Amino acid sequence: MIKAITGTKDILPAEISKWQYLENLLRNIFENFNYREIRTPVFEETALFARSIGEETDIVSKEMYTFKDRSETSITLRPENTAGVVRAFIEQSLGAQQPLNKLYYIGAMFRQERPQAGRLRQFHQFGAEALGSTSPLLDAEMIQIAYYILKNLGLRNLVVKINSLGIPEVRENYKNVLRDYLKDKKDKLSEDSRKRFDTNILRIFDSKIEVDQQIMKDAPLLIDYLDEQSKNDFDVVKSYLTKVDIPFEVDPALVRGLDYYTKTTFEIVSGSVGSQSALCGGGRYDLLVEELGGKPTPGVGFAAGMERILLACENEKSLQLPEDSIDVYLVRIENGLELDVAEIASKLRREDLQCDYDYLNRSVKAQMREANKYNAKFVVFVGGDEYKRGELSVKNLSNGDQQLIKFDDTAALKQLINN
RNA sequence: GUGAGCGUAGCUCAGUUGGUUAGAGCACCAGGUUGUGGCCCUGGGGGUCAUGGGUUCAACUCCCAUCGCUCACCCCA
Repeated sequence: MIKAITGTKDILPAEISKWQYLENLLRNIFENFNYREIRTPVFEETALFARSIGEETDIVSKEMYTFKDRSETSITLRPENTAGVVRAFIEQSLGAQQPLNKLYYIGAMFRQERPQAGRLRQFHQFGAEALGSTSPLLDAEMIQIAYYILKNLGLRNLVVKINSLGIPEVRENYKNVLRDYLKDKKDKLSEDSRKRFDTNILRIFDSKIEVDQQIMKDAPLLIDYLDEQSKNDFDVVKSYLTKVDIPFEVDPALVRGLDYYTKTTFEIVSGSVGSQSALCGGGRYDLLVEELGGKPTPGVGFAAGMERILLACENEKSLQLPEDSIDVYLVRIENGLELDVAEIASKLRREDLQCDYDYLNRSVKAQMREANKYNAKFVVFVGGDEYKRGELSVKNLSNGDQQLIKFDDTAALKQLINN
């Protein structure tokens, strides 16, 4: 038997309604904030990701689905969507048409990691990018949008974490400070962290290993070395969040794993989903557009993992989805009327009624059971004496009431059903 | 890439210290008198016990390998 690739999942009809619910909800909120949807290709030239996300990051160095196509071009399935959106922004000159572009997206992303709870190889993210302004109001707006979406899904167990990484000069300067601090303690660090000392020293803060945490506890913090502008912007972000009643924690150890971030970074974590607790993450990337060859354009954005969010909803039982149902199920009560049933069904469907009937030649009892299974509001019986008289029996399945209507009177039927 | 746990019907799981035709609930199908559902009752279909090897008179049960799944580490959404 051929099975789905490891780390991929079928989303079956039985669970599709929560996906659709989530998608409708987030579209609605994005539109309230005046974001427009953008759809970019699921694969791009490999160099795009290498240059934007960073050659040394885990994503690029070991998690990408990369292959050569028939013309020997190196292709990569997108591991995230900021790079693609920025590429499209530059290529399509979106910045020339208006100074600020507020964009959102929904789609599948791909990373080749070992699957676990809340982690798949093909997974889905929605997210937003605002390109063209350095205003910290947009940084805060990103957090607000993400937070609203999660709150509107009924999630409770949330923590918003924010930090600022400052401008690159500040960060470089701070790295030296950190290097000085760690110089004589380096030997005591874990092996991984010793490696990070050279590759990405900021990430030693992320370490969950006891000895590392002990050492980092007293380390100097980037946040104390911020330049004036970054500091002011960060203050604005905090004030805004306070004004709109979004609780947050400043987490100086929040160093995101993608190279392009500057200034504000944030993450929203849930206590309801197991070990992979980040439901969403994002931040500002004022240099990325330029690095990818566009005119210098500041940007800020976030991405959220849909599987993780739905997992949190599941665990908190926070979604109350309406039961699936259809308006009408047609029951054929004598043989030979198959085409008549089909004809009535197509009339009702044209009248915008959800309608179905039996295709398996089943007994009346079985058809009734089917109607019940589909949670049909009404059953229309086709056949018998009343049919010969040009009438149909219509039964309300919730209360059992039954009445006759004229065969051609779909308006009356519709009225009956909609009441 | 590393580690741990688990693979018996479509699903959730029973299956005695290895012992003869492998079970239950749910789901599915049919019926419970002429043309009417949900609840209930009766019956039915469906399993190479993940795969391959080994031990044994005998393996779903013990051993090994492979594959798959799950969770965790790393990192991230």
